[in-house]
Amino acid sequence: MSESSKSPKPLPLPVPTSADVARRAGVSRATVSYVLNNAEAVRISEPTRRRVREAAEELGYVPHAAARSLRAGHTRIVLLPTPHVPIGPLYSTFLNELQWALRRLDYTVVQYGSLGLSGDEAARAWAELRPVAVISLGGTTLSSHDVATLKRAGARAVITMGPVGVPGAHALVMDQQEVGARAAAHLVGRGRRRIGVVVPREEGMELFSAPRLAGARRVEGAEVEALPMAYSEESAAELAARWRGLRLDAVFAYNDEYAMLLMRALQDEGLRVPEEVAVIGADDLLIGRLLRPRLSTVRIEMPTGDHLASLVDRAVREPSEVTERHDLMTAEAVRREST
Amino acid sequence: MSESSKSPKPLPLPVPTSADVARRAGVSRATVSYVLNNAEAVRISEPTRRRVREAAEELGYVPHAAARSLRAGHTRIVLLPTPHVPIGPLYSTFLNELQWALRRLDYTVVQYGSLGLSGDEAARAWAELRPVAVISLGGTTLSSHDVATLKRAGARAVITMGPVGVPGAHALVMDQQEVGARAAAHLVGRGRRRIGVVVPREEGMELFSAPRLAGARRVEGAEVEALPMAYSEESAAELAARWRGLRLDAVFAYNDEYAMLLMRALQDEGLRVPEEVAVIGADDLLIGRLLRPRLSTVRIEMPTGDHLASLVDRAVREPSEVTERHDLMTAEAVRREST
DNA sequence: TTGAAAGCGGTACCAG
DNA sequence: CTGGTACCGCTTTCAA
Repeated sequence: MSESSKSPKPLPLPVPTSADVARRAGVSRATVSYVLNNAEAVRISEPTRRRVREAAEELGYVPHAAARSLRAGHTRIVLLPTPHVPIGPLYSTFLNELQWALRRLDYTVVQYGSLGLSGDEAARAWAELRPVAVISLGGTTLSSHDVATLKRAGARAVITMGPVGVPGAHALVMDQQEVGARAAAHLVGRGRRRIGVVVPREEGMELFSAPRLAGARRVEGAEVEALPMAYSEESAAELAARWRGLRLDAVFAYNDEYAMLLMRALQDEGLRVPEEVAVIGADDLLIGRLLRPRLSTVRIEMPTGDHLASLVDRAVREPSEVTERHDLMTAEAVRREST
Repeated sequence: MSESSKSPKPLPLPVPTSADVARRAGVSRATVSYVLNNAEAVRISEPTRRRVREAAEELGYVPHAAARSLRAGHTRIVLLPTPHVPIGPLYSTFLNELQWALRRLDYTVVQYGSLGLSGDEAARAWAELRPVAVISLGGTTLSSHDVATLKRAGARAVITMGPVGVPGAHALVMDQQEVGARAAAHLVGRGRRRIGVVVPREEGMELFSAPRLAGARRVEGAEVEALPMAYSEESAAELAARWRGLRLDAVFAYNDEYAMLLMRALQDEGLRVPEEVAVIGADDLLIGRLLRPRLSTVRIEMPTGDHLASLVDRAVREPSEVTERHDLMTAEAVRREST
């Protein structure tokens, strides 16, 4: 039997390469490359160009990214580690903006999950892709060792958005403390003193919740008490049931979702909002305006995707060794009816 | 000054390769490869193994994924096109499950956005990565041409989760029609006849909203009217203001978020829910239980991540040419107080 | 204007 | 048990 006979396996059909295109067009692989990349440095005759293009089209040729970047010595991959926790609409929208902006700068945005991996393993897995930049937003913290691994693998920019700066990384600080501080200050301004701060029981949120709590604590005139609570009706009801014993006159509930849950439970318990207890959330979700009373909140101004994208781009082109701190986030209390 | 003096450019430091490791350990590249991959076919002495491991550690060596897969002739990448619209918690959780399950099967999960790209461009961009499988969940539809492009680039499984089957793909049908049908049937069962169906004005949701509308239409005894509405208080208020003229006695509002928005607007307009108008949403969000009356909804049972992961795995190992239809989703109406 | 060939970083065959 | 080496697909000098 000759090589061209049917193989037993169904269709491990060969993926067309630039050599196939070259053969079909009757030119060399070099010419194929020139044509398909619109090389300026070299002039190729129009008829040849057409033949190459047609051949590529007919074969359904798509270049092999791995081979290309191997040869080039670098990629244009910007890696976004996927957060482990479900993300809210605020963050989700921001992420879309960011992707869009990066694409316009000709980067390839890749989200890479690391669910069952330890910090070190995750960093190695990311490094294998040789991303030119890594943007770690929320959920995942990068250790300075992780940052080193990534840089060694060629990452020109490592940006972290956690509450704390990481040595060696371009820290893009989202100061979550500010959120807690604004909430507490607002409550104090409304005459409240004994303030409960809801801390989610769910895993992976400490990164945000701890600074928010700390921020509330540092506000003058506020007596703060931490209140662990899970994102469920049962947990909220349980907390509400022992509310009167806590002797609090206000609560900052981590974010609007927890706030709504708790507020409802408090009302079901017969407590009047805001007379007996003021409630404030964070993130300014639309749904917060649907409850009665309308939920007061801390609105967070995210940096625009464009802004962050251009920051990345600059860092890639001119990787300065200094750790930079950028405060791109602002927070502001919005009073509605629950405080 | 020696070579170790400061170079003008900061640090375009070379990324360590397996050759560097080999040199440092005093062995060949082959040996490095054997050791680091725990090759069974070849026995390497323990001292050598140690020397190699140490050298790799000291250099912070991380293998180059592109080179590896180039040589291997295939990748273990499962590509998940990122949806263009913000995703809900339901989908978000499912996605995490799926990633986790795929990782356990030793696949590399990569989410790849395609925001500013046309369908064709997107398919090509994905194909460049040579993924072994593509799972398109919601938001993005694959044309049969896209599927062909991907298969030609070596994808052994292309799974789409849209409302319609795509030729050449393993269609994993999430029949959104069923959602609309369940909602309408529930309302008819509660004695309603003239049913409004809210259709989001936002881009990119037609893929889901159109089948949900169609599903409602096919229910016996229901007179259905489509109601375009944006996800904003203004749009909801505008719709509510002209409600009485519409002469509807019930509304299915696409999902719980739109339902809550509309229900609040209707109440503000002085309409009683459910006496004058029954309201039902979909997706069974927790927040739907916080409003009064509590929101009735259609609960959607997603397939488990494990299930889908093993489906992918089977398809990869044994790529059957037949287009399969799997109905992994079920929907069921949950009555609370708004209907 | 086009072609031949080197080489990017790994892997795996075959010798030694 | 270990080393030499061919090769994966693509880009890019250098020559013709």
